[in-house]
Amino acid sequence: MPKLGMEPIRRAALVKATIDEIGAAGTLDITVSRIAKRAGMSSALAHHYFGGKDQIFLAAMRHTLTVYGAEVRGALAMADDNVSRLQAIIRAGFTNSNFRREVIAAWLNFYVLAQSSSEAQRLLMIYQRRLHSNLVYNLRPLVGDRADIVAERIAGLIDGLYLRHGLDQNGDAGMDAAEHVLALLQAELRETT
Amino acid sequence: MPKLGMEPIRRAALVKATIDEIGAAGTLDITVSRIAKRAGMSSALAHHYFGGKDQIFLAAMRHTLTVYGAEVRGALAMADDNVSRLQAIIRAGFTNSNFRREVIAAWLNFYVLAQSSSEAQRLLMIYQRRLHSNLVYNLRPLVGDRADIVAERIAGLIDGLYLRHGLDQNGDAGMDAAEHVLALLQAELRETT
DNA sequence: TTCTTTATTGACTCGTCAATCAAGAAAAAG
DNA sequence: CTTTTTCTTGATTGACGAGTCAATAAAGAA
Repeated sequence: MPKLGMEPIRRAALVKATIDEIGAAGTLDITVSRIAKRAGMSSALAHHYFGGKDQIFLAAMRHTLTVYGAEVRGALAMADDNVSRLQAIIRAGFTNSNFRREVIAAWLNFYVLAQSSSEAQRLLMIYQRRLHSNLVYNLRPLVGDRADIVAERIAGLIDGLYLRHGLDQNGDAGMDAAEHVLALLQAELRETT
Repeated sequence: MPKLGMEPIRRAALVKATIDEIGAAGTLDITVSRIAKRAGMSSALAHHYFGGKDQIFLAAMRHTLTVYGAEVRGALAMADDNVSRLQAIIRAGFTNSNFRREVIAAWLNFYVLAQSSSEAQRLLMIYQRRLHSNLVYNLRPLVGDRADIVAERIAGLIDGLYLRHGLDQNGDAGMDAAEHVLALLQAELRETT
């Protein structure tokens, strides 16, 4: 049965299964066996391709970040002024692909993991810095010196709403949350006018 | 050596040790033995008094909530108008006792736990509802119908900054974070004037 | 065909940890 | 001075899970 070039397929399946499993369990305390079973293979194969549990988690995290990054870049490309770029950045965090229960659960757990794994912390910092500089860059022309403060405030609210809605069993809270942050943005812009 | 009335002392020591251990490890993935050792007793004794690991966690969580609740009530008692009550509520979340690394780590992990333990979820809901209703109650006279939205926004920002500063190794970020939320409050009040 | 590379797994090892238990030690009660 | 109650732990059990390994199987290369 072994066809060649299975590696990328297996890796992708494992990454997806990892996020789903974290979402289903709501914790990082899941076994390699369960991940592997969900991805349709033996646990030995998971070890074979990733080397260990930690590296499976980190790969899942990198994937989540990559998807998110791509979504932001795509949305930015379609906006032509600062305000719509800001709106695009905010909305990107709440797209269907990013605001699913499993993904939120994964994010939450990655925040926790970042407290004990320096690699996880590194990745999270990359996300935070990217978000912050994207916001500041587009806020500067609109709110001047307050850009930094406002960016911090918006980023904080995004993370906070993420955290809170991770618990909601409510399905369509994504829109609400996004609108919430957009409203804050508008208020901040008004404040400087 | 056994003196009488050890139970409350042992329980308190275990609760404190649990929070410290979570803070030190940055994860809920800690052993009963380590908690017990930190509290100066054998793991068997921890089981004797609490029955099981889960219940130790929940007790630690209840304690954290209790301390926080007391702090809010105390601060509220000393404020006599809506604005200073709101400021007191906000500041309470960032006191030295609540904004210590270990406590933040504990909160974060409790959020994670709430995804799989319904008792943890229940406790977290109590905290969220209490915060929300405290905010709304004092905001209503100041911002009218917007009270609900503003409360959500402030609560979201509090949680978000908490989350973000859980990672900072920066020690004195507590003040910064509190000032941040207070500034948002001022902006919201101005918005309605 | 024979050899090598890639894919794959079941079985096994080794460690860890939650939970239990029987037994000891000290205070208080009788 | 016994007995009972409260407190305490070392040792043990039983389960579970990460990681390893030897063995199998297919596909291509020689």
